[in-house]
Amino acid sequence: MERQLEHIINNKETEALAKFAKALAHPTRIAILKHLEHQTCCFTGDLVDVFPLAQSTISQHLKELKKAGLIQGEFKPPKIKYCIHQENWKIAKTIFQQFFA
Amino acid sequence: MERQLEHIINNKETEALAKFAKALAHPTRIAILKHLEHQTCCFTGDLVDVFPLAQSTISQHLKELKKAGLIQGEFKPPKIKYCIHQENWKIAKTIFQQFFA
DNA sequence: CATGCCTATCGTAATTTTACGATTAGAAAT
DNA sequence: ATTTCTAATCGTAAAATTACGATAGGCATG
Repeated sequence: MERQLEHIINNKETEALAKFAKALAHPTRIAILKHLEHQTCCFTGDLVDVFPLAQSTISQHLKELKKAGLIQGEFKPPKIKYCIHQENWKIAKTIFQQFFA
Repeated sequence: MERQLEHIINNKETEALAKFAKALAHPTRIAILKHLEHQTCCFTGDLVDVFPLAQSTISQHLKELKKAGLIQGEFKPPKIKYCIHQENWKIAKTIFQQFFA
């Protein structure tokens, strides 16, 4: 039973799915991702202009998305250009597809 | 800009996606859903036997899944039979598909 | 009608999340 | 070297999440 448990809870796919889902579990973060999908890429400042949130809050959400691997940032002084992390995005897509299959 | 914001954040699809994602944002809840997918249906007690968590904790996770609409419970005295809420499940699947498209 | 079974709910504690303003840090330009 | 601009980080407060044990409630069975 312990083994079965291991199998059910601690498998990598479940962990990965939970991780991605957690990143998507806030409307602002979804909106940021949608925005990135439309714009291809954008800067933190752009988001601060669009969303009614403090700069530090936006930055925190970006950090979460980065932690989950869904976005990546490139330093273009003096700004930072954020884009969807295409590779991980595909992985996430596949994992969700598989889950809902 | 307020209007655009409205459009970006407060649209129903974004809210729905965040709601479903939040329900999936914990490994235990994903494991419960996988278990339900395999078993078609099951009772709370079954889950308590499988997972190393207190009965009250399982109950709480079931409540979250119910709140998100992903499962439904049917009273079969003295037990409660839980199943995937097929209709909402399809909706969730579609919304995720659409998002990752 | 009392008993037993199953599960929800309550009360609670520890941790995490979300939001803000203020500060810091890095790089370019003056 | 100082100023300027952008964005991360810090410190903090409020709210939400997660977990537990204990309790309560609904419904059959004896």
